Amino acid sequence: MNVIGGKRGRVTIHDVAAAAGVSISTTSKALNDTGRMSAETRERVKRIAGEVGFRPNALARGLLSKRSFTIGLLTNDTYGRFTLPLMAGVSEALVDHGVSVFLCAIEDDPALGQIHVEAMLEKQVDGIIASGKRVDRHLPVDLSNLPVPVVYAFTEGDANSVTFRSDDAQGARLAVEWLVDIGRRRIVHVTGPDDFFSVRERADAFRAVIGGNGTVLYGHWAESWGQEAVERLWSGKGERPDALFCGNDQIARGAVDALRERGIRVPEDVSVIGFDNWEIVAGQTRPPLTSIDMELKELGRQAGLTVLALAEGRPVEPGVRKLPCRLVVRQSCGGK
Amino acid sequence: MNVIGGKRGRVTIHDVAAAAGVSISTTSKALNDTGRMSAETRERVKRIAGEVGFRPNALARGLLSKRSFTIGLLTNDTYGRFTLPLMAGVSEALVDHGVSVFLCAIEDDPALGQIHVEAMLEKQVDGIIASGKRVDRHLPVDLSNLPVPVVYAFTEGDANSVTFRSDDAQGARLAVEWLVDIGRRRIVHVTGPDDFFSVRERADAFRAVIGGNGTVLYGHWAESWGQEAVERLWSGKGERPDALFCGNDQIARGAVDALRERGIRVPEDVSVIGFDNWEIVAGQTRPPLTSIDMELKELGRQAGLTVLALAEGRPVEPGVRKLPCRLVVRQSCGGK
DNA sequence: CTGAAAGCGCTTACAG
DNA sequence: CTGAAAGCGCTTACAG
Repeated sequence: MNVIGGKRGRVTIHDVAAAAGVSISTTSKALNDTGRMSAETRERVKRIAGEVGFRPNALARGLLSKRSFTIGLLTNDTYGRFTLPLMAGVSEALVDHGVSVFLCAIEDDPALGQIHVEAMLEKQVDGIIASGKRVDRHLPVDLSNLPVPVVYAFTEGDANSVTFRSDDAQGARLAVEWLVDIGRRRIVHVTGPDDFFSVRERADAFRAVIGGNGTVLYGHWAESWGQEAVERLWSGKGERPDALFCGNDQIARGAVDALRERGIRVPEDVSVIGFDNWEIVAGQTRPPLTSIDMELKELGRQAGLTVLALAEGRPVEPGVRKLPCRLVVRQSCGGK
Repeated sequence: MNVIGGKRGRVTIHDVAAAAGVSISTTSKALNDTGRMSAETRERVKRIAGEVGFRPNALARGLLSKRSFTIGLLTNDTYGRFTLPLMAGVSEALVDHGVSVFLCAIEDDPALGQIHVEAMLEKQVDGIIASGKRVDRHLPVDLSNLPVPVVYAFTEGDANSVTFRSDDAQGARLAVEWLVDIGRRRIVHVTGPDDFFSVRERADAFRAVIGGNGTVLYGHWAESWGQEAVERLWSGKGERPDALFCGNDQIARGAVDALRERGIRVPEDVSVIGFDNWEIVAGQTRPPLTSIDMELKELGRQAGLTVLALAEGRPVEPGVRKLPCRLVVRQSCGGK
């Protein structure tokens, strides 16, 4: 049980071979469960490899196999609201396959993006996942004609590529139908800027469920907009909403706060539903927000498995894959 | 300007050598600005390498040089409040040195941690940064006796290792001195659980500045605790505080909300200061929170540069490095 | 000034 | 059943 090779001088297959008294070919085959040899030899080699702390050099392996068991996750999402759950999913799906993930945050800097892509290619990544925060924007870097497969997530991909995003229309339907189910009839949609493709898609779905005459208020992605929207809706004359479907949790939180400060009870008088299910916002709102979860981790998992498939040459259908959202019920809507 | 090697069949140094009509030795030396040859040859080789889109294989290089230009960032911080800024700093510092970063989120799962460490070592990382969210806790994985250098950030390190953390005492002093400077005299410290080493360190610093008789309320890291603390402080009889120094931005936000709802004006009647400078919380509070920034990105930068130094065999002084915090003035304290 | 050769740590036909 | 040899894509003494 003597351990060779302390700090430096890592132990190589030669050390194992010498210790086991066999050739390195045999050692390699024993360790990889390939070739044919006596079970006794195979076991002995494996045991000795363990004893001397042998760790195969992935660089050498990669040189031969043309696989580095490494992929890159490119993102321009600084805040990390999207990136971290996505990354968690990617990593979770790939760790079982021995794949490690380079995370490259490129902000919106094309030069930085270029540098990171170049570095990843030199390191022979098996594939790249390009992720963003808007499905209607490209990352600031050209990913076409790369020698490795690229999968897109929440960002606009090239023709013939595979792109993952959540199903905004279905998510919006989930929200609105929930409000309708619990008896709300005067639902207003308070959302982000209408130049976001997702915003328009959700608004369309909202109107479709409501029946065409729903009010949609476009604004920006902040609590202050949620507050302002409430002021606007409640200061005018005319009938007041009995429910707000908000474009994200921050808007919803702003709305809930503004309602409470006006003495309007949530959820008794008005139901409010958010979007994103961002724990830090949804969980701390009073009352905690019912929200729509985009299942980012699952999306990351699928994106990871997909680059892997592509890297292994398995066939993958190109196109946009919309993943279903999930309703997360807390207390801001009341209901069943 | 004809481009060899489309999708697969990457172009190697042999292709460049052939195209330039020189040996691969000469090609290598030309590209690396080593060896001696006519300036004409060197230029020509470089030009041709560019034309054929040659990208040196880092796996092959790493095999020779014993350097992979790769490091691993291990973290058990799921939320990403610490990890992402840290990662940004690490990446920013290292990208100029051609180093890419593997991000490994290990939750608190020892088995998962082991797998990730093993994978990184096989991939021959030049070093590892272990990061956590508490300086008084170990990651759930043994990082001693690794064949590569390890640097710690916000987590307890081994003896003789180098550990980065922010200077909590100095940060607390910054906060309290600011409150004193703007004329506050009855300052209460509302903070997290007292089994956190950082909490005790900040509380000690708070008392030292205040003069020994400061009130410290220990609780948990949530808005609800900030609200509860305000109820407690304002519902009793006795003199009311004119300032709250909160242990994080969430507690501060809860406190500000509770004060507003009691009709107490922030910052006119009471100043509130947070800790973390977590934009998403501090920026959305009404009024926006003055807070203490732990400079996580800078910390990441230094941690990155330090593993790099260690990986290159440069001498690094072991020990704990406390990085100074920075006061970020918004509106919740008022003042000059 | 330039190139042939050895070698980094592995795997994989191929020969025996 | 086992091993010698070639080779992945580079770099680096060394020879000429």
